Formats: sequence, structure tokens, C-alpha cells
Amino acid sequence: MAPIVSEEYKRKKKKEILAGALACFAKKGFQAATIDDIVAYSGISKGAIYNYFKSKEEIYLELLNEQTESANARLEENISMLSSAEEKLEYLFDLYRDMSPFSQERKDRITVQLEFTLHSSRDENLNRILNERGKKFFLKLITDIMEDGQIAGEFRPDADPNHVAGLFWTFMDGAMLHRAINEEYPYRTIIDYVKNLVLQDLKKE
Amino acid sequence: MAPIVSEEYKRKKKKEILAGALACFAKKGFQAATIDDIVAYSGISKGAIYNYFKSKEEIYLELLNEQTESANARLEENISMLSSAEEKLEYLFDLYRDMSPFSQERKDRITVQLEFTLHSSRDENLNRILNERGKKFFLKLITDIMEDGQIAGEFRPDADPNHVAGLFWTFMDGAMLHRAINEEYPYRTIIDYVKNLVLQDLKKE
Amino acid sequence: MAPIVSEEYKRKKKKEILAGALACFAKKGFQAATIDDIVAYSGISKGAIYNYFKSKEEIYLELLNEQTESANARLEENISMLSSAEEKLEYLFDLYRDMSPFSQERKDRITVQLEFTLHSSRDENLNRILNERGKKFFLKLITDIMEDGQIAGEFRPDADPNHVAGLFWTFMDGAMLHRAINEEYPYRTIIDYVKNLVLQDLKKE
Amino acid sequence: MAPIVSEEYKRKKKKEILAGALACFAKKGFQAATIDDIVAYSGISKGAIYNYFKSKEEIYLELLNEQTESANARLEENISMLSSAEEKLEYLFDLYRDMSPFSQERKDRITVQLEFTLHSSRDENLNRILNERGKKFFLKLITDIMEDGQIAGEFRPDADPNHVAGLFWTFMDGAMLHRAINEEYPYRTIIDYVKNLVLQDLKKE
DNA sequence: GATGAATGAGATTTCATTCAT
DNA sequence: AATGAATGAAATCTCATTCAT
Repeated sequence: MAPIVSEEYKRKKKKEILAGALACFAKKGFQAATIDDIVAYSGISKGAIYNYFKSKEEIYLELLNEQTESANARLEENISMLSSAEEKLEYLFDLYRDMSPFSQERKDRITVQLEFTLHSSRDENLNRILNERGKKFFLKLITDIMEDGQIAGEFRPDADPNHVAGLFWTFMDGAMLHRAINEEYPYRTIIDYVKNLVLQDLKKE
Repeated sequence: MAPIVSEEYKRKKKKEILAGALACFAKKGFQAATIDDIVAYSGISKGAIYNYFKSKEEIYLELLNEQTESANARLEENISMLSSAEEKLEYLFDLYRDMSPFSQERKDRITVQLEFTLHSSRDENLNRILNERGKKFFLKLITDIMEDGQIAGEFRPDADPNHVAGLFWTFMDGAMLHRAINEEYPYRTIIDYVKNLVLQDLKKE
Repeated sequence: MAPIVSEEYKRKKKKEILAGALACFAKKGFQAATIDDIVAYSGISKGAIYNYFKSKEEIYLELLNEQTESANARLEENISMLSSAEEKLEYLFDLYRDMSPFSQERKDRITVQLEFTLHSSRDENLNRILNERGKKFFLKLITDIMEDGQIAGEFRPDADPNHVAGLFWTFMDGAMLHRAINEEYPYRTIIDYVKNLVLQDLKKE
Repeated sequence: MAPIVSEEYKRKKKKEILAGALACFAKKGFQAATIDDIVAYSGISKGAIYNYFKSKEEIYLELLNEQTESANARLEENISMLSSAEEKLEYLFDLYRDMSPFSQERKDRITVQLEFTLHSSRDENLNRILNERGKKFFLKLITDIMEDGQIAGEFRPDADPNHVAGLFWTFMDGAMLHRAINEEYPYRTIIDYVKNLVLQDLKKE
């Protein structure tokens, strides 16, 4: 007999639960948000939620996964059509710059994302996975651009790609943090400032 | 009933409780840490804790206060003896750079501090207080240096002190975040890199 | 809606469900076994199970029925071909004795059977039914033999058939209980011991 | 500082909880009785119960312990003052015989005790412990008497003490089971019947 | 008739806070 | 003031039963 509901349906349902959970985590924080909150928010019954996820922890892990993956996919796609390394780097700065003005939803997402990251730092295993993924996806995104730029002679050859990559994400995480907690933080201007500092440095001979 | 113990005694007791609480929050996170954990860590009884603090929330707020204040006092004191703006700015960069290698305790403190900040972003009132304090203490620390440096002709006059200050703290928070979650993050090198970028930019004519 | 499947089919399906349920009850106990366990064991879907049984309780009652009936049918059939009362009584002792060594499945059945009996003692109605059935089937089995034996002069006439019957089942239930919970219990030897005591007593003049 | 409450107080409280739990288990069965039942029955709050016991399972284990221990203590004490082996054995039979007529409370206790025993058979570890304890306390009680009786020439020397002991408990458990589930079971008469069979057998030359 | 996803009452357990000693 | 036992609201999770497909 055919399965009662399609895989498609199940995927959609999972998405709905995750969306509701994310909204709740955003509004209250991961620990403070309760399953009942998620029920109220998503309109999906408690039992149903537990049909799709073994525990609240699992929901959190799945969200963690989902966020990194979708962020990464978005970034890689957008970059692939540009040709010069400088354009690519500039594009990344501009991409993050142009997120502002932040919608409440984006602010919430960022807050949750940062909370997730900090929370994960207490679980050795999780921490390792996140760091590996960070290295593989986010750092690599920049180091690849750097290496291309150095081969093409766009960037000075003695710049360490890893340090530039580290600087980029250090700075972006800091900027998003400040923007999330402070309405008046001059997010766009500061990103442009850093972009100029970095690009000028890389193009020095 | 007239107080039987001295103010001094009370202050000491509060300190002990706060120290235990910080350790718990660091190890487990604010929400996950229980009053019983604090009892276990501080060696002070549950009832006594409630004699000194109205609630777990209040302990958390007091810790928040304590941290910013002590950090700020430390910074201002250390800076006051330096004379040139460049030295002061460099000193600040070096101060944060030389925090590394992080002790477990410092890592814990930073994690908690960041969690506090994020958590606070959900409470409008708290958020306002934190931002004002940030402006008054941390941003001002840098803008004062910037203005001195510009008056003294050390820094180019068209640099916006607010932006430099914003950049500094954005970057430091980002760096501490990354260092807290990633053992292999090249914290010192990246701070030096940024220090050079910023100082060279400010000293440009 | 007119029934679409044969009675035969239905009976078979019910049997399958009951077999799965018995296995689950045996492994986990009646309360602890879930409908999902029965689904897993029987391979029959949850919905289908509820097509055949109104509730988990009903499954349990049906199993109870089934067990007593089949046990009784087996006993009566086997006994009917023997002629002397002594042979019959001896046959019953031997029948139970030769159940050992117990297969895991038989041990499970016995455990469940005993649990059922105890559980039933809390439901007045159920308790009455079980006791009546016990009297009608199990006690009667022995009292009939006793009476035949007394009429035939095999057994001493002043033995009370009811007491002998009571002793027999008291003892058998105790022996099965001990055997079910204790691998090392000398089941066969003890049954033989009791058989001899009882038969010698009955054959005394 | 002195402890807030005495050890005596704590012990008393634990006893109260256990008494309430036993009553609930007796009334509804171990699995079916809820913590809320125990709260309602004992008048002790849910939180307090969890201050004394880690889990419902632990309450059950403690009860199990308590029952065997107290039963054993009672038996040994009562027997120690008798001198001949025959008297002792007879005393044990009479002790169990004279439990009847059973109070509702005793019936409940017995039902729970048997349920516990059956339930424990599913946990290998627990099962081992119970069997060892059974061997050490209950079987030994009888085998010791038997050996004394054989040395003193009261009992025939070729009777196997282990088998007599097994028979005794097999029979007593069976009798209590039947008595617990059947009001009309001729408990006293059957025990006397068995007592006579056994004693006569043992005294045969 | 069969399926298994959905439901939600109810179970166990936790924990911030209170309060008698 | 200090203690830690008591409280009970609230959290997480389970599972018998229903019902749309």
C-alpha cells in the first residue's frame, strides 16, 4: 500500500515545525522557548512535533544544520558568476552590508544563530563539527578567492589567505552582533570602512 | 531588625555568590544553571542566596553590571598613564591581543558575557541600559583617544572617531567570539593585522 | 458496509494481532507494552488493530480468554483417553513436569498469565469471571478425577476432592512462578516429590 | 550549623512516602499508580517525594528491599525461640496459615509483592539479586531447619533439604496467590493438608 | 479495510522560590 | 542570618486512540 503521505508532505511539515521553532527561539531564546510555545506558534500539535523530532535538542540541531547550509549555498551561488577576485571579495562585503536595514526577523535569526554557536561551544562534539564546517565552508570561501587573486596578481602575494579569511568573518560576526543588539550601530558605514581598509591593503604592492 | 553583620561582610558574601554563579553560568549557560548549581559552586546555602538576591535574574543582572564596570575601570586606569593617542590605541589592541592564550576561566567569562549581551537584546529596558553604558564607557574610551589624536595631529582629521570606535569594538567582540568557540583561531595574528591596518590608516595624511 | 473479507480472514488476522500482543506483553509487561510495540511485533498497522479490537484492554481480555480456553481444551483432551483416576492424576502432574525445560516463549507466557491474573484481581467483575472459570474448568478437572477415583475405590473416600484440587493448582501455580523467575529452581524434582506425596496419601487406606 | 532536620525525621518521611506508594501500588498496580496518586495518598508534595527518591523506579526498588527484609527479620525472630526442628517447621506452616483471614491491606501487599517479583524477572540484574536473596534468606531458613532435624534424628536423613525448602515456598507463594485472587479459596485447610503431608513424610523411617 | 499521521490528556521530572526551624 | 526541606507550577515527553486518505 502506498505511503499515507508523500515524502514531500513530510518535508514540508518538518519545515513548518522548524520555522515555528526558529521564531520561538528568536523571540525567547533557545532555552526559554518551550515546546508549548512551538505548538502555539506553529499550530502543530505536540505529538506531531515529536513524530518528526526525537527531542527539543534535535530540533535545535536540525536548525543549526539548516542555517549553515542555506547560508553557504546562498553565498557560493552568488559568488560563482563573478570573475575577478577583487569583485568577489567586494561582493561579499556588499552582500553583508546590504542586509541592513535589518528586518526584525533577520535580527532574530542572527541573535539565535549567535546563541546557537555559543551554546554549542559547551558540547565538545558539536563544537568540533561546527568548527570543521566553518573551516570547510566559510573560511574556504575567502581563502579560495584570496588564492585566485594572488595567482592573478590582483592581491599582494605575501598576504596570508587564512588571516584575511579570519579577519573577514571575525568582523562580520562582530558587526552582526552589534547590529542585532544596537539599533544605532552604523553598520553600513563600518562595513564599508573595513572593506576599504582590507582591499587597499591587499592591492598594495 | 537591625543589621547584625557589617556591610563589609555582606559585600564579601555577595562576591562569593557571584563568583559561584559566574562559574555555573559559564559551565552550563545562564538558563541551564540552577540555583542548586550555584549552591554547590559557591558553598552558600540556598536560603542565604535568597537573602542577598531577590531572584536568579537579579544575580544575572548584578554579574552583568560587575563585569562591565570592572572591565571599564581596568581599561581606563591602564590607559591614563600613556601620553600619545597612538600609544593608547596601540595599547588597547595589545591589551586584548595579550589576553591570549585564554585560560578556561577567561573563555568561560567571555562566553557568558556574550550570552548575556544577546539575552539582553530581548529586554528593551535592559537593552537600552547596556547600549547607553556601551556608548558612555566603551565607545567613549576610543572616541576620546581619537579626538586627542586628531587635535595633536597624530591622526588624520577626517577620520570619524565614532566609526573607528565602532570598528574597534566590533572587531574585538568578533575576535573574542571566535577565540571562545575555536581553539585554532589565530587570535593574536589577526588582532595585529587589524591594528596595523587601522593605525596606518589613521596616520595617513 | 457489507463485510468484504471472510470470517476466516478476520479470525486469522486477530490471531496474528494476539500473537504479537502476547510477545510484547511477555517482553515488557502489559502496562509497559505499547500499541506501537504490538504494531512492530505483529506487523499489522495501528489502524488495523483498532479495526479488530476496541482497545488495548480488549486485546488483553481476549488473550486471557484464549489462554484459559486453549489450556483447558488441551488438558481435557489429553485426559479423556486414560481410564484410571490415578493414571489421570499422574498424567496431569507429569504433563506439567514435562513442560520443563521451559522455552523462553513458555516462560514469557507464564509470566504474562500470572500478571494477568494478579491484574485482574483489581477488577471485581473480571475477578469473578476468572474465579468462576477456574472453578468450572480447572478445579472441576481434578474434582471429577477425584470422585471417579473414590467411586472406583482407588482413592481413600475421606479425601476432600476440593482440597486436593486446590492443592494441585496452588502448587502448580507456585511452581510455574518459581520456575519463571529462577533458572535454578528444581522444578521437575519438586513436582515429582509432590506427586508422590499426594498419590501416596490418596491411596492410603 | 546543625542539620535542619534530624536523620530520624528523614527516615520517618521516607517511610511515609513508601507507605503511601505501597498503598497506591496495591490499589492500582505498580505501573498504573502515578506519582500524583502517591501525592494524593500520602499528602506529601511531588517535589518532596523527589527529594527523597530519584525516580518512581527507585521507590519501587526500595519497597522491594524493605519487604523482603522485614519479612525475613520477622520470620527469623519468631523461629529462634523454638527448639525442635519439627516445631520450627510446624510453626512456619502455622504462621502462614494464621495470616488468614486476610485483611484487605494484607491482600494488597501480597498482590504487589507478587507483581514486583514478576516485574523484576524482566530485569536481569534485579532478578539475580532477588534470587540470591531468596536463596540466602528464605531457602536457607528451611534448609537450616531440615539439617538440624536430620542431625537430631527427627527427620529422615535421605530427604533433600533443598527440595523441601523449594516445596515449602512454592506452595506458600501459590497459596497466597490463590488467596489474594479468590475469596473462597480454602487457604487454611489446604495449608494444614500440606503441612501434614510434609511432616508425615519427613518423620517416616 | 488498511494505513500511519495527528491529537492532547496525562505521565514523570525539574527547579525557582518560600519558609519553618 | 543561615539552612535546606517543602512546594507546585511548568517543562519535556509518551502513547492510546482517532480519522483523513
